[in-house]
Amino acid sequence: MPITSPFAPPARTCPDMLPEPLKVACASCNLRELCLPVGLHARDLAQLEGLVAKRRSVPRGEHLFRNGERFEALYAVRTGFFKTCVGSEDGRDQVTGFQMAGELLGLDGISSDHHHCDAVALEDSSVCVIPYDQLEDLSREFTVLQHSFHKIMSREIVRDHGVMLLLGNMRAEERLAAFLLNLTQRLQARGFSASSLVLRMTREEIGSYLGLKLETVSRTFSKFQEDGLMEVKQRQLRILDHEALQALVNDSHC
Amino acid sequence: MPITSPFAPPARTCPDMLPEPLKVACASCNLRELCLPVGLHARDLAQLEGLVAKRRSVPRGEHLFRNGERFEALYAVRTGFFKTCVGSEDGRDQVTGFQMAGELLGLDGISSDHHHCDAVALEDSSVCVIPYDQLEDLSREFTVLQHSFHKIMSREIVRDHGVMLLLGNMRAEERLAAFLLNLTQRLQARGFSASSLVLRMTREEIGSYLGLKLETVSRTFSKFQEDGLMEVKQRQLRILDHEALQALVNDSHC
DNA sequence: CGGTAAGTTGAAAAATCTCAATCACGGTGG
DNA sequence: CCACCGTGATTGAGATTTTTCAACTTACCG
Repeated sequence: MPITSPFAPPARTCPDMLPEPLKVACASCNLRELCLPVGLHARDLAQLEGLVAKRRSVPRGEHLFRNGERFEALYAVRTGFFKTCVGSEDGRDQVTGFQMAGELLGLDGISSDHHHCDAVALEDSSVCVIPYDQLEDLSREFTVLQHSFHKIMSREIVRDHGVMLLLGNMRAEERLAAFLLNLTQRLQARGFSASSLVLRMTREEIGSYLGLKLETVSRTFSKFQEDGLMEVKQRQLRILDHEALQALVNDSHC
Repeated sequence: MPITSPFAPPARTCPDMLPEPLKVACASCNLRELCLPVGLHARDLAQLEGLVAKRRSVPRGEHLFRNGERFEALYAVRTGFFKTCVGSEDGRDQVTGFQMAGELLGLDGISSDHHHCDAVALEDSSVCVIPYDQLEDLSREFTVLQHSFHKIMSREIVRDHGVMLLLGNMRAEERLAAFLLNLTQRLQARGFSASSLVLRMTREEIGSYLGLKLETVSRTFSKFQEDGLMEVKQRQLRILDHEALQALVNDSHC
């Protein structure tokens, strides 16, 4: 029995980088409740739609933006999947997050008017372009927008602290378990199965995010499979024992 | 020759928790350029001072706020030194940051109207209380304030990504070197020596921040001392070879 | 159908942790 | 004033986890 892909079919759009001047309709977007418009009334939404006037397609493997580039806009993922990574001068490279539909990219750029990380599409994707200066203007007018924008930034900070906890305190199995639970929870919030999924990232990218080598990630997947927690076949995943995964994250070290 | 403490004398204020209704004077505060008022003109500063009307003393070891408490205000450190830590349901505990004069505490609380971490004073400290709803009101009026607030949040995100890089990619020596360089750089920005300092936190707290056990931190300090990079005597530190520390952070893994 | 990138597995090496003993220092009370 | 106590720091030795290096398999793309 084939595992249902939350992202299948791979949504092969024509791989152009041209901005699509299509009118965005936040009001009818099914990401409304996950994205920037949370809490906005119908009349305010019309304003937001004026702001978010442009879309952009990003084919798999391409950059949405690069470290060092001038920061102009935030991006809301419409479809697809991204990773963000920071790198130091030497070759070090760290995946700082994976973003799916409804999530915002580029918040790090506000600090210095330049992006501080790379954003790369892990599958053919499209984003809504949110010019930042216009967002600031509009959020002075609409308290609700101002407030939800602040909440989104704050949520990113909270998320980052959770990752620090993971990187600082957990061992390999716990890290991978926490990662998978987070992933399935976000997929579920978007209407996908909580147990069947297709990983859009390589073992190396997972490892980079979790502070592990790719071999360790692979071994840990194998161990989870042996223990009957899940079925793993390359990037196809089926979670068999959610509770056991949860227990791994909670009960260790005690 | 005694090492000059950037924080000495320990500024023993009377250890009350009572809000001090003293008028704050951002305009004459020597943290002006590090704190929220960056970029504000004299006339706007007057407004900000209306906002930041209260101070609060936090004796060493006391909490400024706790995980789960209702979020009402941000806090700007005036004097002293704080740590923030997140903990999971089980006993796990992770220090997510150390804050010194001019730095903001509580940004994580915006996301859900509740604090997501504990803030603990590591020495007798005092903070300016910034009621959050008033900050939102005021930042709709003053574009400059709005913009610098966004920058501060974004900077926190960038900082967190840097910590992820550290936790995910670096070994013990590199982590400690990066930590010390960051610390001295921030002290220097506040007019203290870049080479002599007194650590306000225990080895365990450093270890928690860096994802290491306290023994590993201690051993690494000893190794740095043997290698002539610094003098370490309990919490008294004197950096002897800044460049070598920097090289440790940059040149490894290549 | 072949080449390449990604994934798996094993064995040995390295880093870090754990446990345990000891030392240093600041504060307290006799 | 000094001995004592408790917390924090140091150091050693052995255990554990993760990495490294290498060989091999699998899947996908043209």
